[in-house]
Amino acid sequence: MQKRAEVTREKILKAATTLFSEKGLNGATVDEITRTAGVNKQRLYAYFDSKDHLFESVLLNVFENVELFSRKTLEKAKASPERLSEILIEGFLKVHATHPTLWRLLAWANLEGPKCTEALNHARKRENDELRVLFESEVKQGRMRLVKFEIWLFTLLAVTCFRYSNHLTLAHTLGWDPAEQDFEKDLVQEISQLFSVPRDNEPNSKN
Amino acid sequence: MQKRAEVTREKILKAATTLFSEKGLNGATVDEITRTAGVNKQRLYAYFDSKDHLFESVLLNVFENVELFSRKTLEKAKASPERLSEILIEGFLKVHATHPTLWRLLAWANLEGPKCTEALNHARKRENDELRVLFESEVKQGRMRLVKFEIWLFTLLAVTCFRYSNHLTLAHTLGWDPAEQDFEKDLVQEISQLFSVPRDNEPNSKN
Amino acid sequence: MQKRAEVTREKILKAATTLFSEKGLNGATVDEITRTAGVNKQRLYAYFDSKDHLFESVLLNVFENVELFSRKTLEKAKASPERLSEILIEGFLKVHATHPTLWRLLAWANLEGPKCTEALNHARKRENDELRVLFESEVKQGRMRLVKFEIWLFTLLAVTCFRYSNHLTLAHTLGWDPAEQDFEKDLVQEISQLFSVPRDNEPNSKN
Amino acid sequence: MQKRAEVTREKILKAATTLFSEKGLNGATVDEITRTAGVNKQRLYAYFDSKDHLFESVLLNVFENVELFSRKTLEKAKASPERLSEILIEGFLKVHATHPTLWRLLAWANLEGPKCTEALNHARKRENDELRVLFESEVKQGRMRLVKFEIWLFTLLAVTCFRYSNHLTLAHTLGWDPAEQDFEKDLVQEISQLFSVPRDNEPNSKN
DNA sequence: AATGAATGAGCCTTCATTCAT
DNA sequence: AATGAATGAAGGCTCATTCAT
Repeated sequence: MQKRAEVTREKILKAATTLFSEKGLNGATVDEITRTAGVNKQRLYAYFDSKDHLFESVLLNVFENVELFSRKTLEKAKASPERLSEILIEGFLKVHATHPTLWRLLAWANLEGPKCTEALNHARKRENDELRVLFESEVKQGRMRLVKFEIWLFTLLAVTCFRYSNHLTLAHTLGWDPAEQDFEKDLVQEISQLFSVPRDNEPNSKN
Repeated sequence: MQKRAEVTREKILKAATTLFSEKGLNGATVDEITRTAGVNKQRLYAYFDSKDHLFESVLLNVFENVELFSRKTLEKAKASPERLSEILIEGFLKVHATHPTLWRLLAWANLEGPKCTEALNHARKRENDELRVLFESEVKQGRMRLVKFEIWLFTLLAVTCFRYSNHLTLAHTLGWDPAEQDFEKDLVQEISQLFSVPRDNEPNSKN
Repeated sequence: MQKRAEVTREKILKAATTLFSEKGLNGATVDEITRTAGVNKQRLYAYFDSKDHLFESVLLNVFENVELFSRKTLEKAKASPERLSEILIEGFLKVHATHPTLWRLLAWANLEGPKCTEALNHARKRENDELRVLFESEVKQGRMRLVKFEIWLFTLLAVTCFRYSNHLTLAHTLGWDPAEQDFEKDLVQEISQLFSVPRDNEPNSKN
Repeated sequence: MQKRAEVTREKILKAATTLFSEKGLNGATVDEITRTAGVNKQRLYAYFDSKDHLFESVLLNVFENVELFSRKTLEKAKASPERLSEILIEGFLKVHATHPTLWRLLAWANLEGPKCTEALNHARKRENDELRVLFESEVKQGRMRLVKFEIWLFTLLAVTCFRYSNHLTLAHTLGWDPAEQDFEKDLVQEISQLFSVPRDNEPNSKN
């Protein structure tokens, strides 16, 4: 592939990421994507075969680039293992803040069903092995509660993603908008606290 | 409104709920909705003005009918307050299992943005006041950890909804499909455990 | 179906007949057909499902309306059975002259293959039973040569249709344009003569 | 032109012949032709200027290569002149069987009109002069009926081509599929018989 | 109240052709 | 000579919506 083509391909992928994230597979149109990318419509089909396939490509691309478990976060966690949960939650929240397309693409993908997500299965996985080691060491040392690794990770992923993905409806159900600064702070503190083994000075453990 | 009209309206609403849930605002078509409802297309416009407005109506309708905090669950919680978290998680999971349209509609609505969700604000209500009382009583009695009510509720809502809404992508990230029977059981147990004050016989507290 | 709809449907069918005949299934466009018909494009799909199906409908319609073996021709043949072949050839030629879309549609259909023609199988057939009786009576009376009915009919259909369908290439191969007046006259005379039993005064039978 | 170029040109011509025959001028695409030929698309334009012109070239090429009146057939006819018609019909049928693209290309060309066929005029030739001599000798000797050469040739061309070109629609009109083995045999026998002067032992001539 | 008929804008996709390497 | 990249104009089909009965 010539360099010119590579540039064009990239332009399409970028525009598609934005627009699919914003409007979904159905809502984003091929015309709009190519117009935004500033390329000829036909190029989309030359490089991605179909709109559906482009959506899959966007998904794969975002998954590869987003680095949910970034090196930086892992380093930080190794340095202060006693703050493992806290660091991870903060890391996930930051990923969502930095990549506002992520939760939306995830949501669209889950809604559109296996048609769109099975491409992910062929992609990388188990990037969290390193994390598991850290986690289990903490548990063994009695600094964290005895919880299954997957449940722990699931919970952290859930609360951080949910904060974004259900922002609008939560404000109503909860009576407190998760987008507010305070909410996020409390979330980090209290959730990470949950997984730690309570020390004697924790208020409730006195009673 | 005549009774005949009421029946027709209801038929449309029902079909729309199913189809919007399945395919979203964009994916479901007016033709399909009315065809499924067995009703003339024009009736949709007579009763709901537009497709967008019908979507809002579906949302409101589901929110009113779903009973996230059902009387039955509340009664159960009152009867066994020490199992408050557990009962609630089980209740939420059951709601999702019984109303498979719920998480999808929530997801579509959050994605489509305020355009679709502001109608919910007019329906706002504090159906969780009763729950708050229960919760705070437990905390005060030292049976639950000192966590903000909203964070607690948010977490329960998050994990139960997330289990469904991100089912497809989670299986990949987590290496464990949340749809499996075991996962759900563990989820209920371990999450509710988190919020309880650890007793002496809890494994990790021994160390 | 309301009368208004019937009119619209008819307009589409008429325009489609002309344009499919002229340019074929691929060459005629939906836009052009509906523009020519002066109707909304969507109506085509409402009444004919798809372009392909419209083509089939056109074919069926033409076959039903064309009357290859018209009553008039049959009456004439009954009145002068000794001129059976001649009358039939003239009849076929006239059909082609009157329905210039016929041979073209037949040609397109045969080229497009079974996809387009199998609809014909469900249509009428064996309208030629009456003709067979006439033919066999002539043969039995020794006024016509002993030829299989199907071969006879096939030949008449072939020469009359071929004259039109291969007009352009024949002029080149034959060195005589079949569209010329004289050619057609000779064709009628000589072909019909072929099937008749030669009488003594026929030139060649003298030798 | 370099040898390499000649090879490329030939590959295009071959692929185009197959595909134009199969799908016609409109149905075959430049992309498919070049892909089938294993050649870059631009080469087509370098050697044939346009799709239309390529179609013409295919037509001319087929006409030149097909040898409707092959030397072998002519030799055979000279050897057994009393079987002239029979040999010719068999020859034509064999040509169609051997060159299945022929009748289709002829049909497309006639349908597309002079635009495509006028190139043939420049290639005009009288390859049938030799045949005319044979024919007229037979007539003069009283072994064949007194028919115009062109009408005779036209009939033979018509029935043999029509058998293929209207195969699909004929099966329906005739109630006998011309593709069947028996039909073809009868066709050869009976048509050639028609042109011969009936002998005394022919059934019908007895009456 | 209910329904069939109609509309115009827009959707995804593909085409024949030309440009740049 | 050969190829990959690019283009703009359709092409078939569907949509949300309105009109007429």
